[in-house]
Amino acid sequence: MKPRRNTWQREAVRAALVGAHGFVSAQQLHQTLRDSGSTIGLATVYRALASLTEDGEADSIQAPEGENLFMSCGSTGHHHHLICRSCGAARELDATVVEEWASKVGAEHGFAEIEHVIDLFGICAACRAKEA
Amino acid sequence: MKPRRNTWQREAVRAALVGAHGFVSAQQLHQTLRDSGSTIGLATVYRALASLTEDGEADSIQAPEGENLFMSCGSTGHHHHLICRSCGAARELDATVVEEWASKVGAEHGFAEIEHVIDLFGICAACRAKEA
DNA sequence: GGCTAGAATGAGACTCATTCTCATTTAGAA
DNA sequence: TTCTAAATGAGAATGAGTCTCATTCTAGCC
Repeated sequence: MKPRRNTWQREAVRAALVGAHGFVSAQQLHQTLRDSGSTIGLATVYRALASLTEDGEADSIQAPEGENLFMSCGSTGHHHHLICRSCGAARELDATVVEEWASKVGAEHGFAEIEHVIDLFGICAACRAKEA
Repeated sequence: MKPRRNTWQREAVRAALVGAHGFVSAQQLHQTLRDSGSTIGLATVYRALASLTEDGEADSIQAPEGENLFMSCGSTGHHHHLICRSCGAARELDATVVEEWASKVGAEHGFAEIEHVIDLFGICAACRAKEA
């Protein structure tokens, strides 16, 4: 882990990320912070998110639309998510089955350095209740 | 399937996609076409790829860098890929195991309209041989 | 507490994929 | 052939994300 200075900006991003409860985009996070009176710059939000992700304090995924989404994340190990398309809420998943499938399939086809992108998107119970 | 006119541009994109043997970006495809003397416009390449994808003649995935990649694809049903990070070559995968896992997990958490993004990336045997 | 090196920041310019606009062209039915 | 809506191409517009650089601020040192 690289040396990091503690700045209020970095702390603000961390706090906003925790407060978001689910996946949010860097842009959303920046807007939220500005709306609450912060003068933080967009580039700084990106920088803070990148370093938090690097340090394992945050997880990032690619939304189907191509945007990068971030979420504060306790469990440090590799894991996957089930994300609500509507509100961004996420559940961590135990994907042992799939991990095994991935490495087996990779090996079978003679591929090395297998990485996998596995994410589930849906509409959570709460959001469905809201819409009805 | 929407009505489509047959234009030489649409046909050119289809042909270039088939000729590519693997996943390619819209930009690459456009460049290839221009290089071979075509006057096709970039927007048209995007439009053609979008409609081919819609009609099930092509598959698209998001590269880890965020770019959209396309590949001509015979089998029409839903399926997944194992893609070579180096040359773009792809294998279609039978992902029954994972499909089942995805819907089971979704249901368990009370999520509806589950979609999943499952892609494997690696380095194929041919590319590893080349590098060595 | 003050000093200083260099890390972090903010504004805005920039990149790059993708989409949009709109005038022009063209496929295909009549 | 004629006609009309669909398709095209050029380039402007968009939007996420990165980069630059002058300025500010953290943290170790006195």
